[in-house]
Amino acid sequence: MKEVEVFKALGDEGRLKILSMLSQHELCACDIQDTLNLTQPTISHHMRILQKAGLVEVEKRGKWAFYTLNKDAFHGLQDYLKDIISPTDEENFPISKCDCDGFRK
Amino acid sequence: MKEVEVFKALGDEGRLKILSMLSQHELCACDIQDTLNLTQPTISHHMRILQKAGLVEVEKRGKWAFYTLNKDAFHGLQDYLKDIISPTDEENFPISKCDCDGFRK
DNA sequence: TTAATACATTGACATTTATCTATATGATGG
DNA sequence: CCATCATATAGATAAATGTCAATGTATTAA
Repeated sequence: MKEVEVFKALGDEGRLKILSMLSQHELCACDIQDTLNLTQPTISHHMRILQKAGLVEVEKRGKWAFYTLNKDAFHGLQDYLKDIISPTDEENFPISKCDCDGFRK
Repeated sequence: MKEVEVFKALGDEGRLKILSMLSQHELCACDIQDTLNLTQPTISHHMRILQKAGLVEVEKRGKWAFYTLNKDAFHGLQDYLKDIISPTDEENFPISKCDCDGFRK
């Protein structure tokens, strides 16, 4: 999982709304289009970005494309966030070019 | 917390690296500049975006600006992600304009 | 086979964003 | 005060992004 791609995919109001809708149950593209006020190509574009980020999966049945959340991707994201806020060791404390060290907490 | 702003702030490789550095301990801007290969104004720009998103906080001491993670913001994000992958009820099941209902799982 | 439906792709366009150089601000030390 | 250092701001520019209209593709229905 390329985290920065995932966060970019999450950085759009429409896509967040799509994910929130998918939170409930799978949906086809036309369901999404009805709710968001966007054209069909725009929805298609957003779904593609969400897929490439790994956040949703698609399954074609008949002429429809049904989208579902990929919950594993969300769990991966949660782990990533957890790592950021869980400090590890202090080994690689940076050496400053500037002489601010005495002012650190 | 405006989630879409937070995700936009996270959607940049450099800013993710900054957050990972801040994961260890507070840093002044020059520490960050030494590690990332970006000019000082660019670092300043990124720090501003991270602040506006609520992900980092700044404290000026002397002529330095010391940045720290705002862990609450990360916890809020984790909750947001958790809500997406924790389905609630099925009350608002969408009525499709298209007749794909029989094909849903 | 033909028409209609669902979705994808293409190409254009306006907006946003990341980056830089140049300059300003503000604190510190002589 | 004046020079220096750390950071912020302004302005310019190239690249990325969100959107739409037009068109293509594949599946279903008549």
